[in-house]
Amino acid sequence: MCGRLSFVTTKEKIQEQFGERLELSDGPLLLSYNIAPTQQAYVILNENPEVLDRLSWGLIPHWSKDAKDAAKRINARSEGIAEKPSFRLPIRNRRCVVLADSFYEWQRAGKQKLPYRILPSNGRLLAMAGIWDTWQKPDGALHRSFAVITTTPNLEMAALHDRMPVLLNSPHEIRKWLGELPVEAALEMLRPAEDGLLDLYRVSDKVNAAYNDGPELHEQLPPPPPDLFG
DNA sequence: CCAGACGTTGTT
DNA sequence: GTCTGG
DNA sequence: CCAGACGTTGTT
DNA sequence: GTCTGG
Repeated sequence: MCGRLSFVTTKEKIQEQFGERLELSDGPLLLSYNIAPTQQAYVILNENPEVLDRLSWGLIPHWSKDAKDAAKRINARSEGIAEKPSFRLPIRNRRCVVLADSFYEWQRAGKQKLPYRILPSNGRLLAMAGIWDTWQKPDGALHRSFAVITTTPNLEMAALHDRMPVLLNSPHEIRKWLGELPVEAALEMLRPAEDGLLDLYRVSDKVNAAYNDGPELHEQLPPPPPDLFG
């Protein structure tokens, strides 16, 4: 669940939703209709919440001996997150918010996998709860990476999957998530979104290949025909 | 003591 | 089937 | 998440 | 870094 994102927006929209004071880098935003694990995405770190940062998707713990397992930690289940070796320190000290205009989900129908796009029905950006860590590469350079926290689905997501990303749905929730917080209070925030906040529709299976990246990935397809053979 | 894992999803 | 790369 | 590789030797 | 298994 939540293994592919899109980030198609404007600086104006970001600052309208996350605050005029949020610092954006000079130059154009790096937009993408298809952000896959191991690629970089825009995040706000608790360590420096005044800046919109970019980190690699797939958390590599600071003690990791190599970076090959990054794609194994693209998500962190909220259940047990405070005890898992890879996540117990990040959930306490290294929380972040992952920005996206939508994410993709593949619905399994028999042996088919049909991709859907999921986005807020109010037209705003998604703010997903995440954790991050740093890892020192063999050459000494620092690699910063993140994972998206997941939980059980709300009403509309349950039609597609049994998991969904944890969403932060107000400036208050975002400030709280990025602030100093006892771990118990952080865990209490890891609940499914309220029902009715998300729209979803089927999209082209061009999204399957991570090298495809264009507006056609956001075009709406009709719902699939009923599967007569179950 | 040292060696090896450390994750999620979905499917069987 | 399982791992790596995007 | 899905797509694509999954091997060695030797040569460019 | 920390826990589990041998």
